[in-house]
Formats: sequence, C-alpha cells, structure tokens
Amino acid sequence: MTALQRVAGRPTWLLSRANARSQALLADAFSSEGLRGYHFRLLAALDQYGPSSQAELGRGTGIDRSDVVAALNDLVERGLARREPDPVDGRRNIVTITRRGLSTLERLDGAVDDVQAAVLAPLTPTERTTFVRLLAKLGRP
Amino acid sequence: MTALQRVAGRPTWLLSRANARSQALLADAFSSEGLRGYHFRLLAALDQYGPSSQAELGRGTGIDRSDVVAALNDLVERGLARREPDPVDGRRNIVTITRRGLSTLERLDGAVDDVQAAVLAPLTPTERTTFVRLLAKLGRP
DNA sequence: GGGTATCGTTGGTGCCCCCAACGATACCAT
DNA sequence: ATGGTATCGTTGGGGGCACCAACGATACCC
Repeated sequence: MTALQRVAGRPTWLLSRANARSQALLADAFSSEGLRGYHFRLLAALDQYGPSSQAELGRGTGIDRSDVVAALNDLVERGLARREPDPVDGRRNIVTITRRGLSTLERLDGAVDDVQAAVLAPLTPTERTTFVRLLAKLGRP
Repeated sequence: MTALQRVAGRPTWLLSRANARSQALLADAFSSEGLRGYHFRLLAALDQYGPSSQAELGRGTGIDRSDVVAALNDLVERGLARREPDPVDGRRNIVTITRRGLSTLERLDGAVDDVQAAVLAPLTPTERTTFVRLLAKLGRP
C-alpha cells in the first residue's frame, strides 16, 4: 500500500509529522517529572519573570488564563509553586516558584536540551543551523 | 515582557509554532466544506486506493480504526462516501467515494495547495526547497 | 473443528488550544 | 463620590488529533 499521494510529501504534512515526533519526545521528557508542556512553560515563566500574577503568566506563556488555573493547581499541589493573594490588588494572585520547582525546572531543562538534539539528529550540523533559521521565519506570519 | 528564553528559540518550539500556523490554515481550508483533516485524508485514500475496507483506510491514512468510524459516519451522512457490507467478507465494509465526494476532494485539493504556498510564503524559492528537504529528514527517525 | 486473527464499533483518555460567562475588585472620568 | 469600564481568577464547555481496550461477529488456518 503506497503512501497517500495527496498528503505524504506536502510541507504541511511533513511539518505535522516532524512536530508530532518532537512533541512525543517532549512529552516523554516532561512525564519523567509527571508534568506536561504547560507546566514547563509556566515554571520557565515563573523563573524568568519572578513572582507573577496568573494573568501575566498567561500572557507570558501564551497559555489561556483558564488553562493557567488548572496547570497551576497541579504545580501548587506538587509543591513546585506557591499561590498567594496579592496584598495590594484583591483581584490578583501572586505566584512564586518554589525551590523544588526550580530544581525540577533545571532537570527538565537538561531533558529538553536532549530533545532538541534528538529532534535535529537526522541533520548534519550545517543543516541544523539552516533548518532552524528557516523554521524561525515560518511561525510568524 | 520578554519572550520565554527557555522556550522561544528552541527548535521544538519553532516547530510547534510553524505547525500550529500550518494546521490553522488547513483547518480553515477544510472548514470551507464543513470538514476536518481526517475527512480529507479519508477522501484522498478512497480516491487513491479505490473502494476499501475501513481497516485498510485506517492503515492507509494512519488514522485509528475507531476514529475512521466516526469520520466516515460524517462523510456518509454528507453523501461524500458510501458504506456497504462486503458481500464476500462479513466482517468488512466496502467504502466508496461518491461523485460529490470526488468533487469535494478536488476543491479541497486546490485549497490545500494554496495552504502549502501560504505556509512557505515567508521563504524564498530556494529556501523553500531546502526547507522541505531538511524537514523530510526529520519525521522519520 | 478449534484456535487465532481480523473487522467494525463503542467508549474512554490525553494534550493543546480556545471561548463565554461570572462575581469580585480596581481604575478612571466626571 | 459615583458610575462606567477594565482586569482578575475561576468555572464550564468545546474542538481537533491521536491512542487504547474491549466487545461480538466473522473469517482463516492447521
């Protein structure tokens, strides 16, 4: 049975296949800590921006406010982040990464690095540079 | 607010962004016929392979058998495909694309072509060739 | 014939993304 | 000061793609 001619070679299909592989490897890496992509992004944002409101986290990570709530519930439950009411703004919470969250983030960081290497493994070093450069031009229409 | 350093520039992230854009454009194209990616793949398989069993369609498209059932229900309901019991094998159905299905597929074909162009638009012609060549090396580890 | 494999189907899960609405609170202009 | 507007956290819902387990029914092979 031949491959689907209308689909197989098209850029959009290749993109979805490559991304599927990439996402599978990432999911593996995150699941080693019992987490998912949203959690990693939130921890990264908390580390980079410092204590933030949930709305800020949503904007900083591109995750919808409502999904931030759920993912944050997990992080707090696991002791990777703290959530406190903002004393000067009754609408906001102040979310802070904990020591455990920080060390988890650092472990994931290494794993995520490994995934980058694994994803690009089929390419030569030169090709990798070229590929990433071109790829970067695509996401932002 | 700066971009997420731990995420923004990484190949896996660029890949997911580019793919998200690609999938959004595809979804737009398919929704013009009230369909989704699964429907297009199934119609393409029915056209290319001729009348097939659902299991064959699943293998030919990479769609899980259970998901084939659901998507096929839609296609049959819309008159784009026919589903009949196989007279020589009581386990199987024989699925056939209809005339309407064929013309829908041809319309979608053009729309999907346009999407390819739109996705690659940020690249020069030379870059497009290079990009697709490298991309093709990634999906198959 | 009896064990094994395949088929269609049902039902469920997970991840990512998106949207609408709500009460509560803050902000700003009059 | 007060009223209108905007933001915040939260709840609840949906969609698309992908995957898995189980089932009864049927076919196949030794």
